[in-house]
Amino acid sequence: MVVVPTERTSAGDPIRTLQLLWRDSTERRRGPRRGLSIDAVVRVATDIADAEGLDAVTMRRVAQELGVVPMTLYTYVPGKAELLDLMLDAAYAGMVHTDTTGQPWRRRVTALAEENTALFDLHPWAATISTSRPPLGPGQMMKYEHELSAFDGLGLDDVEMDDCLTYLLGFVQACARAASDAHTAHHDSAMNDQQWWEANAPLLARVFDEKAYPTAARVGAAAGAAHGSAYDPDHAYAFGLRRILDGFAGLIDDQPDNGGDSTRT
Amino acid sequence: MVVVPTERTSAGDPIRTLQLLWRDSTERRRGPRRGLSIDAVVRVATDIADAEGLDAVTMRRVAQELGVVPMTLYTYVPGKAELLDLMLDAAYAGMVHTDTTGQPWRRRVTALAEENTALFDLHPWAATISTSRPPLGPGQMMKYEHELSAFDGLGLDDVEMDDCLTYLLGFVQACARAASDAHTAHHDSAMNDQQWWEANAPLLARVFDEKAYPTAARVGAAAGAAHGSAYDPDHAYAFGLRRILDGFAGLIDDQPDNGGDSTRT
DNA sequence: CAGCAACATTGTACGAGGTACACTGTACAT
DNA sequence: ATGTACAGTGTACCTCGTACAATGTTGCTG
Repeated sequence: MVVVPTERTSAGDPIRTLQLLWRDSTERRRGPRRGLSIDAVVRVATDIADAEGLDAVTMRRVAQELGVVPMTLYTYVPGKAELLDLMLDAAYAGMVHTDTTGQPWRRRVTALAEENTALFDLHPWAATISTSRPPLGPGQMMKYEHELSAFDGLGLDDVEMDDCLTYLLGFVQACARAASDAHTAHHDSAMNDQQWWEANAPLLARVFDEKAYPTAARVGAAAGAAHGSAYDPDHAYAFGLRRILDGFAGLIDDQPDNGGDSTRT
Repeated sequence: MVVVPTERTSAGDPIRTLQLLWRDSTERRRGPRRGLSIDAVVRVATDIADAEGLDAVTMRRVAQELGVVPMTLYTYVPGKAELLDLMLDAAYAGMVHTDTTGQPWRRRVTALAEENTALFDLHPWAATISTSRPPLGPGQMMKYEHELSAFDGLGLDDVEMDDCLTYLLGFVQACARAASDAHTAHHDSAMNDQQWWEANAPLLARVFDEKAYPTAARVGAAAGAAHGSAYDPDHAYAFGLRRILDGFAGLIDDQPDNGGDSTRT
């Protein structure tokens, strides 16, 4: 097994982290001039993560890329935890928010899902970071404001708006995480899905009793055949998004002045 | 930031892993008798993970608990990756599967969700393991067979059955992961949600411009007040499950002989 | 302008974790 | 009886985050 470190945000000193996120620095620097900047550190770390995954982001590696010694980074960032917070908030800040004001709610929700999918496309590592305490930075704020507003005016109360958004984002992140996992598995096992199945098939055929698991055998075969692999991220996303929209419909379309579900695809 | 290692299943030699999962050992042992057993190793590792989280499961720790030296474990298990595979499959095998044959589909699906929630309640670490290539062991097979059969006879085709199940399980796992993350965050930051907010509030008030983020401010406050915290796992689960059932309804209730959605709660 | 204090940067080093490797001893098959 | 396969052990290597102390630089204060 390969250990893929899953990091967590906001594990450092909260106040210090907030100051960093909002670049709230009191500009009274007395010592030597700084050779780098927080943004440079965050940018380089993000580039590494984008290209080689979060594992590749080590303090040593980031430092090397910047031409300094590892410990130098600690004058810019209290620790790796805060660096990840900064990376994530910067990634949020870089998202393209499409304006869907006035459009049917299904299209608005779909746009949100797509924006987040695009984020995870650009920064797959972002999906693997746990955000139970999100980085309360400017990027996160803009994102939250934008995304909530997509649910505004649909007759939902405030708590429901948050619920819907959380539910949607959880789905997109779960999809992205699965896709990212599948990609990593594929990459560092030097074995694609087909090879993996072919390697497993003979022994599996011996120990697996088709009579004991009739439904599993039938459905597993059908699903595998349908998308040439055990897991098809795109298919799971498309299926899930349709379920989500239908799931929201009961909450939204019952409301007056949302025009029914005539926008259903 | 605290690094919580997120492990991955099935990263070792697939054939060897399968043999271990199915306990497919050719019994020709010539040397000294073994002092332990695979099951003992798996059991101890699971106990540690249950009690202290997946981080606490190190080869050294497991060995110590068993009264042997770390390297001894490697005669039972090729590596840590395979140990986690075995732990996960054993956890699956230990699940209680309630028989809901003949019951309305909403109840059947709800039962599935509850069974999996119970799994993650018992073994929170299980939610944090990525299973893009699931351990193809007996526990997983039984689980898959049981869970698929809940979707059987509802008029879904084979691929749809798999889609629905994958979607449902993804949701429950995402919830459990979020809950587990929240719990870890709470635990090892020595700071509960309220303290965290109180620590952040003053600075946040200074940098956060309510006028710039009106919806975020309003909804965030409402959501926070509704469930005394930024994130309420139980609430998110309940909300999400209702959405899932409504989302499935379009797929299932349109079919004949499912009795409409009279079972809707 | 001198000198001090704050700060940036660096080198060294520790501890945790997975596991490779060589060695010792045991028990079964011949 | 003996050799071989295998269980268990001790040592050691590598990677990673980061603590600590030393060195050098800058700007503020007198």
